[in-house]
Amino acid sequence: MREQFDALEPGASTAKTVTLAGRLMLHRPGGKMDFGTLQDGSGRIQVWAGADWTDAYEGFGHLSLGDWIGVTGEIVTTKRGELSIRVDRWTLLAETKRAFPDKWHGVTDVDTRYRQRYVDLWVTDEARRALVVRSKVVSLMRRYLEGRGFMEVETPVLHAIPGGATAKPFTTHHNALDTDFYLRIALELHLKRLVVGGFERVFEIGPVFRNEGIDRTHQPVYTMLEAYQAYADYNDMAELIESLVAHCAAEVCGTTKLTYGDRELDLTPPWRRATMLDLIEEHAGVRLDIRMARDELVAVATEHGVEKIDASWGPGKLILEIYEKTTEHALWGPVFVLDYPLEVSPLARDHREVSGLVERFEPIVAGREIGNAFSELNDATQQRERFEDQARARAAGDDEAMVVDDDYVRALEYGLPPTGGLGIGIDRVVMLLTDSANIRDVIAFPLLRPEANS
RNA sequence: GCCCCUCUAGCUCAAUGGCAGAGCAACGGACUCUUAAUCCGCAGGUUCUCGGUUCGAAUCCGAGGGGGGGUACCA
Repeated sequence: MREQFDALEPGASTAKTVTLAGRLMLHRPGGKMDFGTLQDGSGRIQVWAGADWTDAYEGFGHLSLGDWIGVTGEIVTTKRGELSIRVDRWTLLAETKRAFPDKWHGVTDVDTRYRQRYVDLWVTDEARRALVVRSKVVSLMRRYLEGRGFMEVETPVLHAIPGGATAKPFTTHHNALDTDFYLRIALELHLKRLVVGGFERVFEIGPVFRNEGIDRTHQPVYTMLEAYQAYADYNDMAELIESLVAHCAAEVCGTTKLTYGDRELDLTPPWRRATMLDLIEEHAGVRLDIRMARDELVAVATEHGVEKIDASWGPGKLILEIYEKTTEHALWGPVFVLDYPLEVSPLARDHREVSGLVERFEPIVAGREIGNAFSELNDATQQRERFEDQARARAAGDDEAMVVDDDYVRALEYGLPPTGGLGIGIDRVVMLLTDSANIRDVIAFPLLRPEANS
């Protein structure tokens, strides 16, 4: 309607009658004439009722902000040029029994905003927009991957063995089987089983669950995209990630040059590629090597403020800790941080040139990880050894270390082709594209402590 | 988990040891072109909870609860 009639002169009438429904957001009753602002999913329009031309005027002035109404009338403009429905008939579709928030200030109390999201979404434009963008991003990613020959699949949410990431899981219980299960912490291992099964390009978008802290970039339930491509490696995954994210930005924001917070963020490919060791040298001024003696790395770590160094940490873990302490948060990106230590990457394939490293990277954008990718380890024997190392770490008290997944090793024994895989945190990508500072803003119903005695 | 901040009417906010208030919303009324309409009137409170100090507590102190920010773990 706006497309067709926005250009009308003030005081025009069209002889066109329409029926619209929506929610009354503003109300300006007069003596013999009322104006209201009706809002629906597509926008706002003025409705205009007058005693002169309709006996349905009676009662219109008593509508409350928040009431759902339907109106029928001619499309006109007022003397001031506002496009309006000149109401002939109206119906109360649903009455609001609670007072709507302040029509000017809206609702700012964060507790109310997230607990009563249905109110926030009506009153706060940015809140609604963030969820619209989220929906578009998911849809764009699907179509983009399908365009590259990927097939969307669904894998189990309940896992007998939580795998595919180092994270603490949620536990649940199946009564009939009298067995504990874990909510998945990653999609990885089942997707690679599907590649073993002959699906050469698969992806999944869905929730993963991690029993860990909540802050402005972490929620216990968040949405992951994982994709696996046979006959590809981590270089292919880097290309896929940068083009996928840039595609979403271009479609949603109209450009790949964004502003995030008070800084510029240019997502135009190609993104910088740099190794973790080079970046540490850049930011901490120290050249590390995976073959350095443990003592030497402990000294560097201590010097750079890494606390609580565990006796079980090898050189790889120490390097990762130094990276996270000195470098990760200093990066703005986008940048692909390449070549992680093998010790902290039990599912990634050995680096083709440097022993002790793996072909893995994390894309860092706006100072935080938005994903993780690698050339997948497809050697069953090595995979079993890596799992066993993890099991030893777990026995030594690392409750995030992985558990041996015998069936996954068995799948690898049947042969996983060389495969590249990636994971992207959808929520974090949406945060970038909506300039949201808090992950809750891009989740319809973020996890909160349950309301007391309600 | 630890540190700091915060919680007053449906919403947004005042009152800093001395009678708990305003704007918007609601309710009643006036108004025939409004745009956060305007004007008049009316009503609205366990000041998060419990305890303490005080002649007197929204205000100070303690404990608890909700929320936020920072920090640790994590993506």
